Amino acid sequence: MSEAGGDLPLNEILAGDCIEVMNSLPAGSVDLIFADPPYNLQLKGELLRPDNSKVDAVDDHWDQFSSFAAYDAFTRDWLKAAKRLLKPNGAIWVIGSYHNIFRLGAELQNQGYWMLNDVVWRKSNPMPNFKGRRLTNAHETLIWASRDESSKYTFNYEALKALNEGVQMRSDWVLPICTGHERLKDEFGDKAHPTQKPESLLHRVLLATTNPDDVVLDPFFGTGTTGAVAKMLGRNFIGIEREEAYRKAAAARLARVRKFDGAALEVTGSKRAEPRVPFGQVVERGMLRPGEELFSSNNRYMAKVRADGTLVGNSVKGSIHQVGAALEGAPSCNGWTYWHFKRDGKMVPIDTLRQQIRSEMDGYRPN
Amino acid sequence: MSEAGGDLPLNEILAGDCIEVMNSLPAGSVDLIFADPPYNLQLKGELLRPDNSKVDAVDDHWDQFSSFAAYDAFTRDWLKAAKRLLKPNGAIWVIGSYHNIFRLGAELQNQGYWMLNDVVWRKSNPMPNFKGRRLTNAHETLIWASRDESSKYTFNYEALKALNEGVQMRSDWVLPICTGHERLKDEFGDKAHPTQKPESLLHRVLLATTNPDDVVLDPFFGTGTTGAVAKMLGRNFIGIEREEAYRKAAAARLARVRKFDGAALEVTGSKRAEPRVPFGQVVERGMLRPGEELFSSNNRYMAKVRADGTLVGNSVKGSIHQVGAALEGAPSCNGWTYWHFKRDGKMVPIDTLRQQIRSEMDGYRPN
DNA sequence: TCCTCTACTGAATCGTCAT
DNA sequence: AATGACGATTCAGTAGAGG
Repeated sequence: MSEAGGDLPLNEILAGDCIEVMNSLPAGSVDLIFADPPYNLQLKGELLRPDNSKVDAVDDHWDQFSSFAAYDAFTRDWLKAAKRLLKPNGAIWVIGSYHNIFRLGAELQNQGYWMLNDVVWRKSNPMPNFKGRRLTNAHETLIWASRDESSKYTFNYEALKALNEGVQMRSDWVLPICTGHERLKDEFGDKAHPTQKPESLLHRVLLATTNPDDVVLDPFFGTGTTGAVAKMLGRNFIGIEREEAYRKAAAARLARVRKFDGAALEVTGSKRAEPRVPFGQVVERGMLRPGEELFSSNNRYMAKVRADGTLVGNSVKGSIHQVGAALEGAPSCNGWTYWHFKRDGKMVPIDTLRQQIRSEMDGYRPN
Repeated sequence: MSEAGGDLPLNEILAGDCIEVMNSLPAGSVDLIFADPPYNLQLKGELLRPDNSKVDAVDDHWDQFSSFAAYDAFTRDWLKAAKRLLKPNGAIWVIGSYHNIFRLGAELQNQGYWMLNDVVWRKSNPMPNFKGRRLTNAHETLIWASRDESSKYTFNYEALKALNEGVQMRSDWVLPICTGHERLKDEFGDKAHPTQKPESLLHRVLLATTNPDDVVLDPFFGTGTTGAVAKMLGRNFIGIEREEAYRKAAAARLARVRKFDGAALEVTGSKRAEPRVPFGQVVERGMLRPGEELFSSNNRYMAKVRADGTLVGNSVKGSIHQVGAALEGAPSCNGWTYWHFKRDGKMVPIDTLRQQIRSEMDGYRPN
């Protein structure tokens, strides 16, 4: 794999140090990164930069907290490599606990990632605090950030709203920890990985912020929850994992996973994605006649349709949006839902005419 | 007040910059610090609700910082002054959002404060995300840390357990935001402070981590929620506030507050509501797979599960309730009892899956 | 008194495309 | 790069008016 380009190894688990491997992949090629980095502060001395130089954990300012300096250097390096890999509209998720999440978040901001939300995974079945000296540590924190402030990140708002029974999804998610048959075991019956994440968490992350066929990279692949859910949901994954035992467990797991049926992967779509229909087409097609009267949703205003698809009402002329906004004294107005015509004595929004045109458009399938 | 010592000004609001004032107070004299520093929100344009009304944003001068570096320097200075003031067994709480909490947390660690918990304040009534571009920002984060790793901090474990109806208190707290009569108004009827915290939050903090007659300092006193609750609970407070308008509002408020009768009982939460379980969680958790078939209770209709927790059957798409209602031609339908899945040849209502999720939500408290 | 309906509000990094 | 046009988008709760 050359530094400048080359094909992306899709749906594979790559062996090695995640920083080196990431730097060997082509820049700007990944849609989403999900990262569950280690927060073990005992890494001192083991941390190597991509060029194999040792991270110098000690300097004057940091001498008593050298492990933080080492962890920060490690964080800086892998986040930098991750940013290089992301497409301009790409995004990243990181997950952590209070031991490391503040350092991760600060470094994300320092590198110019743009924070979109911090999300709390509220565990329905956390381990209790046995000694009664603190609160039960019942959550972990995720950060969702786009590559840059200007990134047009993917967010399947409608699908998440549907997942939450019609109410906007919040930044706190209640999900159980990974137990039972979902938890991978090694040959001795012990857990194969100490911090295996539940598939439900990745399901929500990937459903929310990727589209089918997107490329999802996980630089700390572990036993492959990200890859497993990506495969189920019809996304491509790239896993990077240093430990052979984890790679083996993940590979066996992935071989068992099946992609969901195609129709089931379709998700409630966004209106923003639907094709634009100029109001003029409604007039051209004779669905409304020039001179016909339209009424505002609050029934306070009337306007007449003109032959070129503009309206005139109260001496205001312009598009359906402009006239609505002017009459209401509002900065903007969605004319499609604001204006109504009369049919059989009932007020019908002109948006139904747009729907009719869209359904007749060749090849267009709403979901 | 001399630099080296002198008496502590108890139950007063001190005017001035919090760093200067803190440095004028005797070292090692405070049991607990609660700090609600500026969040550095970095808001750009104005934001309109779907009804075109304007959101009253936090654009106050005290929340403006020129850069992350400027904010970090400010954070470093006040946290250093705070640490000097704490008794050896003292502790600190800070509260923030994703804009600033990661920088606060990292600096706390850098200065050798010892993190005990991060606590999530889950707002029961947050402001929605009006544009549908992100998740509802429904929480804020608090960090609880002792002065040093060796501090013997105060933690009233049993009191918090009692407050939580006999179950160990978790790190996520559901509390409403400050509205209604509790929200202080100025002479024009507008809110006196843009970010007034609810008394319930401070009640829990002070009950958990202070004893009666302790000294609680709030370097960003605002309209004095910390002082009001400290007074109610029989703790001493020291407030520091730069803005005269806030000091005046706080002083008037404190004059109205009465200390609780010693025998007064804690008001724990109101009645427990059954937690709402979105059908999407059933899918996320793998209890039903996308593509799986559901059957109506009368066995006349079939529908398939989609990845976002909606159903599709007979070309109708929507929630379990919507599709049930549409197929039956009924105005409404309880999808939980209407839809069934097949298990071992038997038809099982999906409501059994909801019951299972609810039973796993051990420790759930609506407030 | 009780219910319904309307108006308003809260720490918010809140759009996208063509010209 | 800046501008204008299109047109998509909200939840829980309080307060007060009116019936």
